[in-house]
Amino acid sequence: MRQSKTFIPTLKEAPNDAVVPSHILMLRAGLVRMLSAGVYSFLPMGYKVIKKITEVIREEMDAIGGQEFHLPALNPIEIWEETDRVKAFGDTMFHLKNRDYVLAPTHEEIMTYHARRVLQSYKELPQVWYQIQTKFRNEARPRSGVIRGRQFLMKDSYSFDASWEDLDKSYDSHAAAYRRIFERCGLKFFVVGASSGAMGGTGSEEFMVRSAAGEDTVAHCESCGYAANSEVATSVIQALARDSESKDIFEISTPNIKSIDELSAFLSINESQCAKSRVYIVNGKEPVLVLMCGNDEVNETKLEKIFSEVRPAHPEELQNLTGAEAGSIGPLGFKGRILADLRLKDRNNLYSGANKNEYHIGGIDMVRDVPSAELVDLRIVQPGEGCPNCGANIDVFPAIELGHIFKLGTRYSEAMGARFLDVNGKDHPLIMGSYGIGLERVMACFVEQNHDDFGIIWNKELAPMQVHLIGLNMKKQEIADECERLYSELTTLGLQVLFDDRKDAQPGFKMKDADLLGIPIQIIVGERKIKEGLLEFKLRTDSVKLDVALTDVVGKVKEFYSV
RNA sequence: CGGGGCGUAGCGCAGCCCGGUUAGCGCGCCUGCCUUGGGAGCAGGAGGCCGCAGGUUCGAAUCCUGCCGCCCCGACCA
Repeated sequence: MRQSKTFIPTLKEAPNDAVVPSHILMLRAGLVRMLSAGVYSFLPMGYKVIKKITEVIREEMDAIGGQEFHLPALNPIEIWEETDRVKAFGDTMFHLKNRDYVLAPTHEEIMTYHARRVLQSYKELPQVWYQIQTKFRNEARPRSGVIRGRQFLMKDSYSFDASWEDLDKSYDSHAAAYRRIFERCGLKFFVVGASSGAMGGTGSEEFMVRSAAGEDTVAHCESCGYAANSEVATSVIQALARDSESKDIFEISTPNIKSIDELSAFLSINESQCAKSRVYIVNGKEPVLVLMCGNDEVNETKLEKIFSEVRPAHPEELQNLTGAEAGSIGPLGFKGRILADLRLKDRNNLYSGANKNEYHIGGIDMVRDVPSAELVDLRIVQPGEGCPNCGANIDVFPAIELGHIFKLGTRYSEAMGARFLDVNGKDHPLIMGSYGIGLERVMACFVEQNHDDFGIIWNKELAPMQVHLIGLNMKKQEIADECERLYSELTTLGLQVLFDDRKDAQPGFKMKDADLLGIPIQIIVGERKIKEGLLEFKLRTDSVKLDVALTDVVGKVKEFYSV
């Protein structure tokens, strides 16, 4: 491609709206432009990268027996009502105004719809069906450029098996394919145990990339590799011993004391001697009091595993249930189920709210005074706590979710009546898995991890083009001639060459552009070297310009790309 | 959806508080000359519904009201 005739609108300055590095660089390098919040157009160079990612994914999906589909994004709403997911998605699903259609945010229903019409016998199983296609989600707040969009590309696949053992195989082969895909895409990633959330199902893992722009929080152990989404992460933390002597309970006036910090300061005690109370309404009606040690935060995802639906109680509800406001609630006299975090097991001489405004109670003994408390792990893991596997210090940081794999089981096949006959002629629901990869996130995460002050540093797999041939002064005949010769030779070999043949651009301009765009190999043809029969060969990864004889450069490119 | 910020040329910004000639600056763009090893120089030029609508005023980019858009924090996130 001749750069003089290619649309690559690079920017010297970063647009004001872009904040994260990948967003800034994708705009500056002329890869993407925004159309509307969370809706992006891919320009020629950016789309080439998307196509490279697509190729990698296709190869690896085909290698595990995946069959590529292309399903419609425009779906009749009735299909989504079969699984009650119109309600589950709520406002996140786009609805059309002038017909009863929705824009698909994912495709479990549509794949299951086809499966139930086609798959009838165990002999036809397993099946792995996938597609690379546009998804629509009406995100309340799109952000970080292409990382969280309202329209995005997803590779989604679905497995249909006759047994749970076979589902494990389909799931494991996806997990392995995902590792190969992300490795080939040059990403430093890790896999975490995750919550299957509203997707339902029995098991799930996420493929994550550490990034300040991430929206998930993960706990990760450097030494043994334990990793989990903080929604489900656990940790070991030094157990707090029971005092040898239990005091009797006593009431204390605590005017204006609301938080644990204020309470521990007021009483000159350690925060871990306080039991914090939070009241939740579960399954729409039942009040549950959750007791946490000191300032420990409640992990609501863990609560949701116990009760399917959980929300904090409103202030009026608190008043009705306990007779007190949020800062003065405690377990004694609470009418309802009480859950306590494991850290409070067997503790005594604790302080908590008195269920009377401006009063707290001391001398609480969990064994003696709150015998009904169910002890469960409910904490949000904090950095520095012990890894549940090896005990080393655990790290907690933000990350971007690149891919997510789920063992769905029979949730969708049951709801939609997608059944097959086993060897005995007995019918069963298909056992399903679903597996997704966000293509834009692969691209953005790569840029997040592979850039320097000058621009993007593509690897061989994802680079929009393979070679950047730069003629420094195209008005000089000998430079133009040499560039043309090289361009023709390299393209004849089947290499993708971007040829900067612009006549007016200054050398510095061209080199800045090349570094921004980040094609792996730069071949720089300039007056200074050509007189000696040389040109410069630069790898974007190391920035070293190597003098190479005109006659040797094609060989070096062939070697680099193994062609 | 709550909180905050911003909206002036393709991009980055000034002007607004305190209303008043023809709305400026840098980069980019066009023409010509010149220049060619890290985003050159000179000269000339084009490009604005000052986000939109309404209001106040003799007069609004500037003051007031409403709306829209974008960004950030939070909530949400299959």
